[in-house]
Amino acid sequence: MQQRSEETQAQIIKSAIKLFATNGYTAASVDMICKDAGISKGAFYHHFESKQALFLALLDVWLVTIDKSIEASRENTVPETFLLITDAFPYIFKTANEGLPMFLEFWLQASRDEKIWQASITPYRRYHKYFTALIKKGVEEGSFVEVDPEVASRLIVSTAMGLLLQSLLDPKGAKWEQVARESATMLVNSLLKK
Amino acid sequence: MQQRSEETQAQIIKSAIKLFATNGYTAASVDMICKDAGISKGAFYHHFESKQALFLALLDVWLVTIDKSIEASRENTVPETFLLITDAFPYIFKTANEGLPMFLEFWLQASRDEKIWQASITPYRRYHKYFTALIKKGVEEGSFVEVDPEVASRLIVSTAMGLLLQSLLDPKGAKWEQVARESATMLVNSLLKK
DNA sequence: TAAAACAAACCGGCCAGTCGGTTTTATTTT
DNA sequence: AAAATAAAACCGACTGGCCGGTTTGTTTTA
Repeated sequence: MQQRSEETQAQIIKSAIKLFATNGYTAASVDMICKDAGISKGAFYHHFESKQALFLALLDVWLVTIDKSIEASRENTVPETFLLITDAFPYIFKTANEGLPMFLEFWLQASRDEKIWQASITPYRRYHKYFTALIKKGVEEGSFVEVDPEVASRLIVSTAMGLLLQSLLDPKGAKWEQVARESATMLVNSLLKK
Repeated sequence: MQQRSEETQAQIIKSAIKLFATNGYTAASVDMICKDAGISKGAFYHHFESKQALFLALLDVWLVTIDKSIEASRENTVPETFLLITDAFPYIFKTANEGLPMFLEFWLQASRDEKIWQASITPYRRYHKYFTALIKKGVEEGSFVEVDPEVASRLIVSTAMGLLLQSLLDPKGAKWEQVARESATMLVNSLLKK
């Protein structure tokens, strides 16, 4: 009464991530997801109230993943944290092709759907605050030059997002991993006190 | 035999931009576009072969606009060009809310549709080359420090895109115009030779 | 054996695209 | 200048198919 249920739910989520990313939220139909997951519509609507509810659940999965990786780097000093992020680039770019279209999908839906927007914007602002605090700490520690932490945070997040998006659009257009690493170096160099 | 035809076509494009941006490519139906444009479906399919063909035509309009603004800044020196772009920020952010969702839509469709991808990637690579050449010139002129123009170009484009996207998601979350200006200053400062 | 989990047929509505017919416009003929 | 013709522009009802969601009935599991 539990095991099978959990497996089914996990399978639905797995298929949904795949199909939303491939076809987009609108184009990926519930029928498609059911077929891919190897279950019936009855099972689907037993686990999720609606297509939108499934989408929101996916957002939750995504956010939990991010929270975990942030939690994992809490113990380090500020420059160490940035170094850790840089080191994670190969992994990030390897998984970007799967996760990123889904992320873009969240974005687009959020800009149109009030409910999804609310669910997206709260954690987004939380991450921004965390990053801002991190940079502020770095400035106070004396390892960073005197920058506006607010602005620097937006700048870094923007760059990361932009690089990922460009790599999504044109995966073979550049050695993205290397570009990202060098970009990060340039950015950090302009932040670090010499 | 011409005037009315042109007006109709222009009206279709105008409505399409509006509705694709608001509702997305899939959700914006041909019926909706026809109704908004005040024409019939027959007229629509007289002017455009398919929904996708209309989308491609929209992409063309967008690209022509970009080409024009690039052409307009051809005469200047490299630092001047960057300054010009910075000066354009208020205008860019003002128009971003209309144009940006449409841009995102292009992106998403391009990552899924081979034909649309082909139509997007060619001009994209052209812009990248232009920007790279610009920075290279700046380095050779001696106004920029010795950076890899390829990387710097990606970095700048990434930042611009990331900022615009963030402003799209959370328009009231920050003073984006100011953030963009300060980010640009930070970036250019790390590029300019002192 | 009762509740949870699932299957499958089913529904109203909307979708992109078609098609036969009508109106508008430009050109040619008278 | 008017009439005739041809072609482009347009209309809107219609189609087949798919969509999200419901319902009804069956299997699985605690």
